[in-house]
Amino acid sequence: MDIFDIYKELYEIYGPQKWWPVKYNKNNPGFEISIGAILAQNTSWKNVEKSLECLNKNNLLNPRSIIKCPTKKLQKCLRSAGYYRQKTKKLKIFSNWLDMNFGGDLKKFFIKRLIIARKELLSIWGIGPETADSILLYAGNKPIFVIDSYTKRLCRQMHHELATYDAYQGYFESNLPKSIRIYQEYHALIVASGKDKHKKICRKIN
DNA sequence: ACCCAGGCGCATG
DNA sequence: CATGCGCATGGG
Repeated sequence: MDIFDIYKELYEIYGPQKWWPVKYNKNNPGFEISIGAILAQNTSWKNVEKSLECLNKNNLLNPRSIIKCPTKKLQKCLRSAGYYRQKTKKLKIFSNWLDMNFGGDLKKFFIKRLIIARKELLSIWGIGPETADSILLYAGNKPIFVIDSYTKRLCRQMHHELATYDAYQGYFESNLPKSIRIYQEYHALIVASGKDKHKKICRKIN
C-alpha cells in the first residue's frame, strides 16, 4: 500500500474535491486563491469564507484596492479569519510585492521557473512553505505538492514520519506521477479525510 | 471550559 | 534542526 494507492482509495471514498474553490473572480482566480491561502493559515475555511465575502463586497479582491484600503477597514473584514492584525499586514505586504514587481499580475510572476518562484514567495513576510506551495499549485498550476498537518498525520499513521517539510514533499513527489491534477486532488482529499470524523480510510491503511 | 482549524515569524538551545 | 511562544476568531 503506497501513497499512490492511498490516493486512489481516498478518491474512491470521497470523490473529486473541486479545489481550490473560487467564488468571486472566476475569470482571474489567482489572486483570490492566494489571498484565501494566506487567510486559511491555521484557520477553518468557514471563517475564511466570511472574510472573502466581505472583501468582495468592498471590492477588495485585487492588489491595488488592498494597498489603498485603510488598515482599520481591512482588519474589519479579516476579523472572522482570526489573527486579523497579522493577516491584514500579510495581505498588504503580498499585494505590495505583486504590484511593485509584476504590476499586480500574478500571471507575470508565474512565468518564472518553479524553484525560483517558490524561493521568491518564501522570501515574502507571512508566506511559509504551505502557503507558497498552495499558491503555486492552485493559483499557478505548478507541479508542486502541498504538505500540511493532515498530510503529516496521514504519514504518521502509515509509519512514514519524516523530519522536515521538504522531506515530506520529496516523499510525495517522488512516489506519485508528476501530475498537477493529481497533486491538486490528492492534497484536497487528504484535507477532506482529515476533517472526516468517521475516518473512513483508517481501516484501509492499517 | 477546553480543543481544534487548509501556519508563520521569531527567539532560543 | 527542534522546541516554544504569540497571534485570534468561531464551532465542536
